[in-house]
Formats: sequence, structure tokens, C-alpha cells
Amino acid sequence: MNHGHLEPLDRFSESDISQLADLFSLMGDGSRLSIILACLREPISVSDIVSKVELSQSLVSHHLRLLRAARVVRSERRGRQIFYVAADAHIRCVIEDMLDHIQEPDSNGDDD
Amino acid sequence: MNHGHLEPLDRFSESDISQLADLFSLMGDGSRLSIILACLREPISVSDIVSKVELSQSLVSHHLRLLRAARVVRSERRGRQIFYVAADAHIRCVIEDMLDHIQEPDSNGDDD
DNA sequence: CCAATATATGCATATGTATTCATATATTGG
DNA sequence: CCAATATATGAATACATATGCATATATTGG
Repeated sequence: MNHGHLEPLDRFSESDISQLADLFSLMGDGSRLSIILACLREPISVSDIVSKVELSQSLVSHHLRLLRAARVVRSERRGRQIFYVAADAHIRCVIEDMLDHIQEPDSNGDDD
Repeated sequence: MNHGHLEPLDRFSESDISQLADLFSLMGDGSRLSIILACLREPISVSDIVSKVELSQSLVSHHLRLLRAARVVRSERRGRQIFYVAADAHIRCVIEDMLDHIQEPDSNGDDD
């Protein structure tokens, strides 16, 4: 039910892996992650994002397009401004989990 | 308490953002993500990873080095083989959350 | 100690992509 | 309709990095 391929990994289809990688890749750029974080709590306008993250308007817009296309953020027009917000709670969850990982004490890093 | 910088984002330090982005970036490559998934449940030897993910031994090793350096995986020698496993539960959590995000029904993607 | 197996590493390269600059589109107010 | 504001887009470029190839290191068995 894939397209005739064997699935090389446990229970993840190649499509799953590809979609996951795309999403992580989007979050894997510092500028883009800053933008995501700025949109994490509540909708925020593009111009407010620009001043908050201190990136050029053009760059923010380029990144927002990618983030929106991948449904990491959603957009909504209010008058002459466009507000962006994190698409759903999962995005917040992922970030919180990863923060926990960072703060994890170092049990056993490179012991050989 | 950062290094004299203002923190441009809500409550995330620049160091947080940088560490998060590095981790997401590591997970944002398809080959590397496949390797992580292969190590997700239980320790697995490098050679078994190679046959499971169908990448060259060299490439797997290159990626494992990055993943281990970032503490995404841990390693342990058993005889002549080296086993790798996901570093902690947070890594598993992040992936599950992201899978949930992918499977989320499309509420409101690009409506303007 | 030698051969065989298992893993790691250095270098070179092709490919991807983050960023900038200039400009285009859209919305509002007068 | 015109000017001003807000956002998006296209092209060019500089830079990062995934990958392959060759080879090095480490471990085990005889």
C-alpha cells in the first residue's frame, strides 16, 4: 500500500519520514524557529514578527511562506495586516519536548 | 544573564533557540531521521542500521557521529559491534507529536 | 601477529538553501 | 484615483552540507 516498495523502517512509511523530515527541517533553521516561537502563543502580525525577531521584512515573509505551506503556522487577515499563529498544539508540544531534552542532565553521552 | 543581550523572543534565550534549531536540523534530514527511527525502540548495531535504512556504511557512520555529538543517540560497545539507541524519551516524544501533527485534519491552511 | 570484521574519518564535490536587494501586489484613507 | 502602509515575490549569490570514495582505526579469532 505504499507504492510497491518495502518499508525499510519499523512502522514508518517513506511518506511519513519524508513529511517528518520536511517539518523538522523547517524548524531547524534559527531564523525560522525564532519566527515560529514568536507565533507560538497568540496571533501576531508580520510587522510585529519583524521587529520581534530582528530580521528583514523580506526574509520573514519568505520564511512565513514556507511555514504556512507546511502548515506549521496559519494566517488570518485583519484589516491591512496579516496575523500568523502556530498551526496547532502539536507544534508547541514538539518544542516543549525538545526543550526538555536540552535541559536533560547528561547521563551518558560518549562513553567509549 | 545572557551576555548582555536583550532576549528578542518571549522567554527563549538565544542559546535555547540555537540548541533547538541544531537538534531540529539534525532531524530534518531524511537519511538521518531514518537512522534515528531505526534506533528509536532499542539499541541496534551500526551494521544493522546500514541494512535497515539502506544507506552506505560510510554515510550512516557520518550521520551517527553528528547524532551522538548532539546527544540525539547514545552508543555502547558490545564486543566488536557498537550499538546506538535514542538518547531519551523526549526524542521519541518529539517524533510522536510531529506524527500527530501530520495526521491532523486540515482545519484552516491557507484561507486568504 | 595476521587476517577478517566492524566502525570511523578526511577530503572532494555537487546540491540545496538562507539571505539580500529590488520590486510587485494588496489594502486603507483622503 | 493617489499616496501610504503592509506584505509578498523573483532573481542572484554566498554558504552550508549530504554524500561518495578511499582509507584508517579498532576488535576478535586462530
